[in-house]
Amino acid sequence: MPRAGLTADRVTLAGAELADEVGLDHVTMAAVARRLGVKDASLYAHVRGLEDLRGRIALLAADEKTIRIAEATAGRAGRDALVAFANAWRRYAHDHPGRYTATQIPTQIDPELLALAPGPRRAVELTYSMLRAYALDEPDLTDAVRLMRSMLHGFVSLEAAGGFAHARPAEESWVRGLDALHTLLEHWPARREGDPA
Amino acid sequence: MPRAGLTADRVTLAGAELADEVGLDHVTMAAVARRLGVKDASLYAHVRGLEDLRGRIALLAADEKTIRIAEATAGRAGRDALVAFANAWRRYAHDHPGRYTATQIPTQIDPELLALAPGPRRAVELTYSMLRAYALDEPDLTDAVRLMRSMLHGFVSLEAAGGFAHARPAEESWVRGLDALHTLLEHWPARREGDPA
DNA sequence: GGGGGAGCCTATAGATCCTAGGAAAGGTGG
DNA sequence: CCACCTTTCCTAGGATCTATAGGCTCCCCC
Repeated sequence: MPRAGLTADRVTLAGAELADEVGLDHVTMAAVARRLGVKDASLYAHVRGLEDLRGRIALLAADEKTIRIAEATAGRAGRDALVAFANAWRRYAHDHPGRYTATQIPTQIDPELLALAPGPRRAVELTYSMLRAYALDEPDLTDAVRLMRSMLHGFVSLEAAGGFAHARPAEESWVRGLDALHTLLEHWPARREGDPA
Repeated sequence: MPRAGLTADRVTLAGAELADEVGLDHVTMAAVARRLGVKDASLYAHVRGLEDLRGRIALLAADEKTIRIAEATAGRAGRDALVAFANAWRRYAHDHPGRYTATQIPTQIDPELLALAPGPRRAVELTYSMLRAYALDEPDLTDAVRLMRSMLHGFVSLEAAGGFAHARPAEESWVRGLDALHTLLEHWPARREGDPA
């Protein structure tokens, strides 16, 4: 009997594809095994279990998303870079909804696996280096990075959940939101009295 | 044998409590039944199934969150109202993590049930009426509402997923983020050429 | 070509979702 | 006060899923 050529990466990829097609929480060991033409017990040789698989999908998604953002922002600066960054983020979420939702799992990903994945760390670096163009000093820079990530993730997440239904097209609010974000970063407010240092 | 006194609302509440304790995706029909001292088959008389239960938990959470926000913002205006609104949102997410994640499900909630729940509609009204203090005209007002919701949800969501680990306390970034949001709303940028109407 | 390890299998146990049909509790009308 | 009927909850059971244990066979490497 010919071997299916399984691998942790191939199992993860099959799970990711399935997640995009039917939603992350319909990704099951049995379904992934069916898609690979294999019995479900065979998967456990490559992946610790369902939790582990979901964590691996999340890391795959983080890596892919980071790569897209890096490509989109390469050679750009300032406002152009910001828009390219944000659009790449949103487009990834649209293209891979299942993978994207995997990145939201508050689950404790296998730390050893996480240490190997370049995506998350690289994403932080990209964000910081892009925002450095706005001449913010710490700790404002960190706060701005977090604000931007919150806004992008929040928008994409609400959009996917149907939070912007039956009204002005989400696309237009997105464009205007990026305007607003850019303006905000250029005029980041000084600390008010009573604010944390 | 004494009756347990089940009801769709009681089942939903038990599910919500369980979600806060063990996480939304460990909320199972069997677990809810155990908590209520009942066999799992009994639940199906009150709730259509697991999907339906999750939708009901989401609506419960939306209602509760809206009530908290309404109470927090009552009698306040401008910056005070904004901060109270945001803090009530975040505090609800902290107090009820399982319920809060239920609100994120892109799931199609039973439309008939959704029509009865006052929470989601009321939340939109509250947000609009609060932001009206910033003198924005449509469509900017809608865009601002969406930006604010994105930022609040995104921050809370990333925070819960451990996205702000090992660095500046999330609390401080939150306070500064609200400063920034307030400033942004007061100086909402005009449309640039090429922006959507 | 002959180990030996890896890859995939069968078999099995336990948990879950959900349906079908039955028994009993509690209100209602005579 | 009793019979009825609706509602509530139960037992029984099928289908699907996660996960483990152990066996067979393919394929690489010496």
